Amino acid sequence: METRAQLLDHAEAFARQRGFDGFSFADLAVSADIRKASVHYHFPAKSDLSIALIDRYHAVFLDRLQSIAATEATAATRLLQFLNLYRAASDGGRSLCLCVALSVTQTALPESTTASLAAFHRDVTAWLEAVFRLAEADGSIRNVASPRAEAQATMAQVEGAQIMARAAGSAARFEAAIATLVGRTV
Amino acid sequence: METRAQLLDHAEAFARQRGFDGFSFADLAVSADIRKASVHYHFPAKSDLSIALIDRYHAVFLDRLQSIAATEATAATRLLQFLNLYRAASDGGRSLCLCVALSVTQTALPESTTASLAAFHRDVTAWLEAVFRLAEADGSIRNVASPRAEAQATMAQVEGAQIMARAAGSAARFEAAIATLVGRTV
DNA sequence: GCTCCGTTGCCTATCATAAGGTAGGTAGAG
DNA sequence: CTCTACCTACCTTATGATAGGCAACGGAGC
Repeated sequence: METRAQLLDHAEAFARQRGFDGFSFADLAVSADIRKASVHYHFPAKSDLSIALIDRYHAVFLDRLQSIAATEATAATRLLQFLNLYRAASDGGRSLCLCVALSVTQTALPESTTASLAAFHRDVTAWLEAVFRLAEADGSIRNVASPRAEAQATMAQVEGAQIMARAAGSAARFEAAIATLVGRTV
Repeated sequence: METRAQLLDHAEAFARQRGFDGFSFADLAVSADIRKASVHYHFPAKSDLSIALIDRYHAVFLDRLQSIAATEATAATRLLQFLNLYRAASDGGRSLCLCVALSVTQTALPESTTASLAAFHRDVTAWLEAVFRLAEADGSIRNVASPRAEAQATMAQVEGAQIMARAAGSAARFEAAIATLVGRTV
């Protein structure tokens, strides 16, 4: 019960830092101080791991988004909190959103994982679209033309910002890449 | 001479579709109809391959940017041509910019590769910054606040758009994610 | 023109290690 | 006495990499 969650934690960290092909069952075993066969007990195949990984990530992330919507009243503060989530995920260029990392490896993953990847983007983009719709009403974000288009653009921008921060190995690069978004909040 | 370029072609395609860990020397050998040891003749270690790959990509990409600047007179048309480059690289979600793909794997690559990755982003962003500075003069792109910030944001947006197109497996997603950019051109 | 010799580009064969995965067993808890 | 969560031991295949050989080409010297 607890070991499984721990394995997922380690696997997530590995995948986000090195990519899904960048770690092995042996790596996982070492980091959890367990034998390789025991890792296979929890996740028979690596594809099972990929599915569990993304499902948990998806659920946790959506929870956080809901909690932001429940706490923050304006579109601007919701957007800033959203950026905080991606800033934290970037970890100064050391890490990436799991979905960004898995997208690259995609072809090696089972069908259901790629479907989950698409679902994650769909759900997060939908949440963002609601934020931009709220912005049209409360005016806390400047120049909102189409909430739908803004949501897709924002999603792309924060994921790209993670890539850039990683390439440069610096948190500053992430900030620079999202500055235009921050600058639009009132 | 020719085989080497061919190997680079195949390796680039593999890396951009499956990630750098997603193909082996054996895969390369098969696709070039050559023996595995012969691939090692051209690229002793996989790290040599990664370096050759990114150096070539960097050079070719910069050439294309220069050619755009030489051909297109306005900031708007330069930006649209730039987007064309990334649209083509995305290939309907089947592929990614090499640098995006390598950024994920980064930790497993030699130091010099990560430096090249940063250099690529620096050069492309600098080119974009010049485009947005031109836009301030010719007015062909709306609402340009800071050329520097716009360049970094645009870079992130197109790279993120590739990730989204890939996750969704659709070219439409790429278009949706860059629509806000296209919409700003006059 | 012909031999000599190095270089190029490929080959076969081989290796050590790492990878994903399986078989079968065992200690402890309920 | 069964189920959970782990173990040891093992297997197969893939992977990155090396050693050593061989045919073809090309220039240098006679």
